[in-house]
Amino acid sequence: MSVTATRKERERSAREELILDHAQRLLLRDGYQNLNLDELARAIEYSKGTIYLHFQTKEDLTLAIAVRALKERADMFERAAKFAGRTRERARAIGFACCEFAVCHRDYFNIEMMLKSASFWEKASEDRRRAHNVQAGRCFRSMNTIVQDAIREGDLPTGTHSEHVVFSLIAITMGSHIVGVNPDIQFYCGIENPLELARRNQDLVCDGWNWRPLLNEWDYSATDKRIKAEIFPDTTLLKSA
Amino acid sequence: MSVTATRKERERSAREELILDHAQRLLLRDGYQNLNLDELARAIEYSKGTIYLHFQTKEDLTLAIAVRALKERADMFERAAKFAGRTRERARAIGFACCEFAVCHRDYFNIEMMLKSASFWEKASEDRRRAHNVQAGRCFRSMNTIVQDAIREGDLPTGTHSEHVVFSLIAITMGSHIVGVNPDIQFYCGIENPLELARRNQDLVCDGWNWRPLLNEWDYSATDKRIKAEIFPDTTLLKSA
DNA sequence: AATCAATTTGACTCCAAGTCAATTCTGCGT
DNA sequence: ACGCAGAATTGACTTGGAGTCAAATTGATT
Repeated sequence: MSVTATRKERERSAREELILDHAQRLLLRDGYQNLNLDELARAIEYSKGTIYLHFQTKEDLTLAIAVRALKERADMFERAAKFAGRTRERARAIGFACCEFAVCHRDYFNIEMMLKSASFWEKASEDRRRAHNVQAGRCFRSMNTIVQDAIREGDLPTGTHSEHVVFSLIAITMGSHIVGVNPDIQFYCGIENPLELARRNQDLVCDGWNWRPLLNEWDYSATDKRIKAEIFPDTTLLKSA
Repeated sequence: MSVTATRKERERSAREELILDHAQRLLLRDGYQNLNLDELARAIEYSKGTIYLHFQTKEDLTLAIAVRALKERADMFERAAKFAGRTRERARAIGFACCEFAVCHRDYFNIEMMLKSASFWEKASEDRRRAHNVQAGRCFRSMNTIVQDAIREGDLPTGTHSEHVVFSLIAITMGSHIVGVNPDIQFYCGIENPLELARRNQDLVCDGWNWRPLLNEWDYSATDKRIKAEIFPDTTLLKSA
């Protein structure tokens, strides 16, 4: 009885993953507007009704995709936060994680953008919203802890508000990713590798906050090599690191 | 005949403005998904068919709203760029314009976000897309010219790529606006006034680029007062300026 | 007043999200 | 092995809104 129950549960979450896998693929290919649940049903070889046994609405499904990616992101952040080194080096490891994540989930920021619109958010289920908040909180805390350490250890000026530092880093990172993908801007600004610029912008902001050691006071290319080797050994991207 | 023709033309564009006014209102109230063209038709007291005489699709209509706002933005940028002062002061005037604009068009960045999704962009008309590019180009050039002046005049280090500076400023500004509106982040980061932070972040980036005079080398609050008085005399917002 | 072109309309088509009565499956008792 | 009850699954159906187009209306011209 309880044996059967747990097996059922496992099968259920396996199917949920299957749905999410295909939905993510179609979403990346067609965008949210053109994501067709009849087609999704055909792809997963279950009926449309079954999809609705897992997700309240199309918005709920989309949010679920975002949550799954965000969880992965939070995992990477927490791994990166463990990097042994000075506070700014640890922050750099998270910046690295963020770019690594952006490469694996090229569509993530677009989905995240849609969550801004209220009508979207309110059509998702309560549970799913809470799950999103949990993962977002983990990401925030990973970074905030490092900034607080930096203030305590004197790498950032006393009296600095840690949350403001985190805010500016989130803003420059989000902004770089979103703007960097825009073909117009790529043309106007002559951009080839948006990710590289995202990381350089993070350096700008850190220098702006006077986060020691500044860019020209430390050999961060050595740090990058260590991050790559110790935290993300199986990465082939970001050749500069 | 030609008299009639121009009158017709005027009436036509007056009606287009009417449609855009109401569409913008409904868009702000309900979001794109819930924007209903039957309701819009009722609001403007014309039939739905008439709307489609002006706009190819719902996406085209939405893009038209964005273009109209963007044109206003470009106008403000060009006005701000004329500010008499050192290069960084002029850049600051544009930052000011940007915040001013964000206040008047709280929904603009959300619309702009939707343009990122390819499916949206390709459903708008060719003409409308071109119009958007024109206005975006004006905004870019306003800023880029100032940065080039700064490099020439030695306020920015020689060898700095002006487009990279512009990119970072666009990124931090967009990012700040988007992230600052997010209730989660507001909660986590303890944010009351997102606009103030957006401007502070712009300062961080400028300092990061070593744009002279740095924040602590100049009395920018005096600059702010002048900008307010000379460029935006009819503004009541941004009390700190 | 009659005619014709231009403009405007709203009933209609079509597509896709979401529902739910009917069907199929599954595990258990006899 | 068989049959039954309830759980799981289905896909035809409803609904709502974007986009269309034949018909109605308007307005200019003779």
